[in-house]
Amino acid sequence: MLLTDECSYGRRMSSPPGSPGDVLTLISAGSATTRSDLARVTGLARSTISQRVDALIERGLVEESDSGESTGGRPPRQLRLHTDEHSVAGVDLGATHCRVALMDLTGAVLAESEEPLHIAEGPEAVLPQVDRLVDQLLAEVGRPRAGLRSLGIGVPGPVEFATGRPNNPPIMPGWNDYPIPDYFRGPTVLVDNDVNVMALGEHRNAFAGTGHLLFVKVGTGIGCGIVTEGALHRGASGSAGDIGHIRVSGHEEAGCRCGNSACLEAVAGGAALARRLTELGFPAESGADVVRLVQSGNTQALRLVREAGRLIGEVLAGLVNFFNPEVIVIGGALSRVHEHLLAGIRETVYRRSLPLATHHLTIVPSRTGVNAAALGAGILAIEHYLSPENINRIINA
Amino acid sequence: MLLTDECSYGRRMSSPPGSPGDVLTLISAGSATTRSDLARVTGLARSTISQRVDALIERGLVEESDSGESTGGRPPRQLRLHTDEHSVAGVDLGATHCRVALMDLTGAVLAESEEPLHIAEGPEAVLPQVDRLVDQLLAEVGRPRAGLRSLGIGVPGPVEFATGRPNNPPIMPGWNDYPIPDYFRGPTVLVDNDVNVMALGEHRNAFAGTGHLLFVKVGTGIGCGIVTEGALHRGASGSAGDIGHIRVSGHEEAGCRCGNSACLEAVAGGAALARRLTELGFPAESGADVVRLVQSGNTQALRLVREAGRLIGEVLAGLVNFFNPEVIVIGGALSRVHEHLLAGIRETVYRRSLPLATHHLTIVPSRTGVNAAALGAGILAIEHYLSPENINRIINA
DNA sequence: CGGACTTTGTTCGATGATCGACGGAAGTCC
DNA sequence: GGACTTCCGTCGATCATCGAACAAAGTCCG
Repeated sequence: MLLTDECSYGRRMSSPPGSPGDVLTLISAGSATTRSDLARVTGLARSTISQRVDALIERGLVEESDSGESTGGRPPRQLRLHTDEHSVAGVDLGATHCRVALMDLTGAVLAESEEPLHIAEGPEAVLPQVDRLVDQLLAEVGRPRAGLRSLGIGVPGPVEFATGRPNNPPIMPGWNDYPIPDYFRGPTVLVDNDVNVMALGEHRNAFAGTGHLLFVKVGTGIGCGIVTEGALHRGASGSAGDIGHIRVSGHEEAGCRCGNSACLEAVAGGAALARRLTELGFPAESGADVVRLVQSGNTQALRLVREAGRLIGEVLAGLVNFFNPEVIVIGGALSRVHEHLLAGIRETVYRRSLPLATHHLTIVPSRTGVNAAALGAGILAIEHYLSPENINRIINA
Repeated sequence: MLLTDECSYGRRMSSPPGSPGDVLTLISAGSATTRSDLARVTGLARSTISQRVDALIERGLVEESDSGESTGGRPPRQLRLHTDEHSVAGVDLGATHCRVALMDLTGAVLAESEEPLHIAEGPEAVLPQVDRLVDQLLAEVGRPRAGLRSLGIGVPGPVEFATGRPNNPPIMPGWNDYPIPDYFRGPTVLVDNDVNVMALGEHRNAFAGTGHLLFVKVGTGIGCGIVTEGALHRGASGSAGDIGHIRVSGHEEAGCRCGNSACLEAVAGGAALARRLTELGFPAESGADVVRLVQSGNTQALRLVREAGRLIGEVLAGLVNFFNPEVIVIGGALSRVHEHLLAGIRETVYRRSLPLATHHLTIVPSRTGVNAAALGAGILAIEHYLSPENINRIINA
């Protein structure tokens, strides 16, 4: 038999979009903000919609706001997410910092804060700090801990998303296979790679209509988050997007911490640029120092950044041919000097990729800024909590 | 507002799998072959399932076969797709050939045939030949044209899948923007790139449980089909998978027909290998000649194929880091000498990719053979016709 | 060999979800 | 201020689904 059991891929179960969860999705997405809108969009009877909405209001998930504009008759009552009693938090765990954003279910940031820490001290030391930060933010805005529905965490290393366990993370000693969600009692905890959540945040925040997007983070290292059909692509073992160790031509001398040579990261990452600037007599330790040198007008730094852009562009040119994205977003510490970085990237991509693939391609700097990861982690949490399945579960409970 | 209208991505409408289309999907996939199975799997009442199945039988989509094994009680009546009255055809259009496979809805090949043609003569000349071949096959097995439900066509160039129009195909003069589906009256026509349908065929045929798969076709040129979450990834402009023009290091001298140099295809494609063998004094015109030389024990040809494998492996190593597939399948004309090609590919991929990405990666030769494209095109057609949405439409009509 | 038991599949009344018609509410337009 | 439009809740009718009961078709065992 050709069409075997597991082959039901690609043929999703059909569904007339009708359940309470679907209704809430439409409300939260803004696709339909009134009862009659919902009836039109879903095709359900107005009476049915009223009943669904009532259930959502009763559970405290939806609220009515003031009436909207009349179009010649009775003005419709606007519906929106009831945000007061639900909070989520997005956590951006870096090598030496932790940034937390407390958000409501619309994705609006209620409060945020950042604190230095050392992730290398291990989960037993770090996670209590995260927990405390979240509690501080909740206290700051006067919301109860019980209202925290979900927690999204971005960590600087590969993660098995389904279980929330880091998978041999190079810069997170002590975290391998540690079940991060188990530490937090109460809210559902989702853990993903930091670049993935940045990609998600950027997509939802600035490129929501885009089907296929790549988010490239150029910091100490170089990584990439992949959004396909609006969802994150994590790959077979959760390591997708690790473009920092793709080989670039003409740099065989550059050894990389991964054991190979000529890795993109080893020649165009922030650490590599800092090292080369130091060799040239301009002391620099990190990507931030490189940015500072560029901003102070150092021509060597500028040249190196532009050359790094070309090298990144060479790798991206191949990925554009392969993946055919609609948008590439450049983020990370070095994107602060994005004019120079982007110039090199664009130059190479448009020269080395196929015309068909670049025809509708745009390459832009990140619009989300320093809290992209925390925001993206929060969005991961929100979308989990507001997923139709989860809402239906809540309604039927 | 953060979560904008188009943001409903990634939150699919929820669905208790229950419609007649879903039931048929389960039957065709073999997930449930009896009424009680269906009740267990879907969670619906046995009476409801009986009603659904009756409707499907009445429409001629399902039939009962002889009873199955008893497990201590009344033996269940086996259900299966009613194949007699439905046919689909898969068409593999190449540069100089056309191969058609007539299939039933289970994917079983009823008849197939191949004929030389020149795609460069344009659609007005080629499509009548395709039509005639399909009719011949139908006559051969004694099935009426009216039973032909859907037609899948793989063409050697980029296609806008939604409309079935080729998009500036390099080797298909006269086909640009030609609406192929309009030519055929009656069956639904789906047109896709040939490598895409090969990837689909290989996935459904041999790797149905695999989530993320790459199919690499090494023939005159080099292309790649991408299967993600069981579905084809076509990219923003339908050109995804075009890896033949990714740059490889150390071959700046090799000019490519695309206008760039050092393209993978220009150094490792069948045409390039044939040219270099000719230069070495072993006349060869195509990939087939290269294969013949290798099989006859020519050491130069063998060396070149292995070296080509290394170059392909260099590109694939990057794509493995980026995409993190579970399986890479090597097909195309040159895969007939896959021992040598695979040796080079494996060697390079496992050396240049990250351990986490290669840990569960397998690289294998195609199991499907020469009619992979026709088979895959047929599967494309079948899955369209059997999609729950389409079946529900048929039932409700 | 025959009755107890098991599993399958159908029939049919009960149930519950959804619909559509109706009417009241709340605005605009002339 | 009345006609009109649109919005929204109510309520009986309708339709899909369910579950119990029953018939069918086998196994198991004394």
